[in-house]
Amino acid sequence: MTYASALEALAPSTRRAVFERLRKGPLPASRLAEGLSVSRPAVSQHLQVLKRARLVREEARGRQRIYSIDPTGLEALRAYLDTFWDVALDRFKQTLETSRPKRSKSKRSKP
Amino acid sequence: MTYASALEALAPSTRRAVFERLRKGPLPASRLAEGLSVSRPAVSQHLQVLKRARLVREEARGRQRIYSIDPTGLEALRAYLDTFWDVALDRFKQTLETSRPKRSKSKRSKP
DNA sequence: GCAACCTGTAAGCCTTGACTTACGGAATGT
DNA sequence: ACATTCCGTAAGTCAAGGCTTACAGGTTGC
Repeated sequence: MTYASALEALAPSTRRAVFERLRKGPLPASRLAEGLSVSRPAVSQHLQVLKRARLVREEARGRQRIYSIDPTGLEALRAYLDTFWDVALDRFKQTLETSRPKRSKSKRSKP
Repeated sequence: MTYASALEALAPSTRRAVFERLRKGPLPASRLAEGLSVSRPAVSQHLQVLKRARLVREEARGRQRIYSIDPTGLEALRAYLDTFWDVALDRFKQTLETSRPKRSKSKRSKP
């Protein structure tokens, strides 16, 4: 059920901006707030939500806490999307067959 | 930028319930509203949001409209998640070799 | 111990959006 | 034509949550 909190966490644009900023690598909270148009406490609150959703991890480093991307939440999201993916492809293929008869035999492999 | 609307569309739980109901296959709007605890117009509004996010498609079938999963939004979400995936694994691997504090600034290039 | 720094938390405001009821509109059946 | 069915849209209500300012907790250095 981690995918639910992960989806809710990535929905707001500014919180997503905080998360996307971690693509460049781990950063302390103050540095994360620099480029954004919101206050530093707002970024802290967003980081708590992201942490609860297992999307970021915090590491105490002296008097500053460094945040980095946590693969756990991403993996939960990917697994959730996969549950729709094969169904969507199946229905899509079925739609193609109804419009015009065509043959295709592509099978999707799971990692 | 379709991933943004897709994430915002899948954040609310009841709208996600509507979307998950389509895993069983295409359904008209009235059937989608049956199992849920919200009114039928609410489901209609959710379907419009999902349609705008390219997560569902509607097909007029007489006086009823049948909804099915659209792979377009799912593909946009998967591509968005992939942009974090390699970074997360990179940092995770770096954390594992925490035997000595390395301060290497790695630059990633994008095609 | 004291001060400066980096940060999370509290309380409150205020906008966003999810939901309901009521209505309009197109397709099918008699 | 008329009624019925199936559905989207409008208007309005109300709670959820994003944001700010102010405050509290630790850590480093003098």
